[in-house]
Amino acid sequence: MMRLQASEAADETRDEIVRQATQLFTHYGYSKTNIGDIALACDMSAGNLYRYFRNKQAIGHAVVARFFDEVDACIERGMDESQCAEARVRFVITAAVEHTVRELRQAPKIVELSEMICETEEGQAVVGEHVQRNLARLTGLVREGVANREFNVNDAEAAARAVQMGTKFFHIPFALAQHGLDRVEADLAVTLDLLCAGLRGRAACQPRD
Amino acid sequence: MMRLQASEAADETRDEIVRQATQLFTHYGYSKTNIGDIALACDMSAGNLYRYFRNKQAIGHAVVARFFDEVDACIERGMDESQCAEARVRFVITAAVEHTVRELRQAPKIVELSEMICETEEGQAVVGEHVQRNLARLTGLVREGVANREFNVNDAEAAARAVQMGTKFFHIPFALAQHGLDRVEADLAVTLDLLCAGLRGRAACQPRD
DNA sequence: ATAATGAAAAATTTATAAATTATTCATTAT
DNA sequence: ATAATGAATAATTTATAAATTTTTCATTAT
Repeated sequence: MMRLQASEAADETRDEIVRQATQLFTHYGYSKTNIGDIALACDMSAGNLYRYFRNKQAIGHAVVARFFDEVDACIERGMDESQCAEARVRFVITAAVEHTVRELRQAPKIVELSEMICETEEGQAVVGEHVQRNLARLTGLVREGVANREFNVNDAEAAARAVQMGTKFFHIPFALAQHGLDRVEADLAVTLDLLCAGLRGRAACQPRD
Repeated sequence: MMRLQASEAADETRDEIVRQATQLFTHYGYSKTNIGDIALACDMSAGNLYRYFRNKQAIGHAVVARFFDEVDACIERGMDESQCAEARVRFVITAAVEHTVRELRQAPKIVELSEMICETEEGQAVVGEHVQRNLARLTGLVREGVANREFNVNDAEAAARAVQMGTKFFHIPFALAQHGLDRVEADLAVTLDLLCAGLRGRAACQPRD
């Protein structure tokens, strides 16, 4: 198998492929979109796609990675450094979930893509990286909150992980769709209320016996 | 279609069917177990099963309902009324999750059953009832905690819902299996640490602007 | 060199027939 | 009456062939 292209121009082409694939996946679904369709939309032959992606799944992974990058960018953009740590923790989670919910509303077919992702090793790696980045961000925020006495937790990293686990349900497209998209925002709000109360509280994340 | 049997003896037969079906489903999986197998295990004809259950799915629903009943019984049995509300909240969640994890370890095939459940209206009703019962129990515990000044939340029902949503991830068999059963217990513990800290904290579940 | 093609091979999906399984029901037994 | 059967029918699954799609690669173009 030939090694993938790595030049400037190749990166541009790769981007275009991901853009076109995103359109087709959201419109027709992952399985109903074939390599030929993507190639056609990109004005190239099917074979040429393999100079940029190892296979069809890899395109799916790139589409999802791009979605995660958008969520991250949206969070970076919207993050208001002047706000208290709690507001920013809430924003980080809420923005990501709302982004996903919006996506699910206007393109329910992406559930299929997210299921493919779960089934592949590399797909899980893509998700894993995003989760990791998110945890790092949360940990930073919790540390800040602890530093300025807004939060009161012993182990900032554990508390951040707790926030992440306590909202993990809201990051699973399949679960959201089943729960009912309309209930998501309210349920996330009460959950964040309690988690944030925990971050502020005195005895949170004390070592257990 | 004939109406289902409703006598004493019929209930006994129904129980036996559910018991045998549970064995077969956990051993061979829901799809690989056929009505004939269940009937054979019960020493009756396939046709006769339909006097006790509307169809195969209904047997699956009953198996899951029974599992939930076991979890509930286990919780009732293990619940120590002398303990503080927090310990009991933790126990309610932890016992249920551990029950599920144990089940998943010794019978990974039940994931298939839980997926069938999600796909059927009646299956979701079975889950919904269990979730409802659980919420009621949590709400009662939170109220008790509030009453004896152990917890400090405005809206006990909202706080209970937050505990439920914040641990919902840990109740989804598919999600648990993917997350890795070995990580579940530790991750649930930190999550409960933070949620319980929230229950104890001063400003939890205040009305938002 | 890098980019792209199009035809060939491999893998997957769809269509269809055959076989199995789920479900109903007329009949028999208790 | 209630319980159960087993044969008949309906629905589903499996097996197989045909068609499509994915992937590779030798070749051409820039």
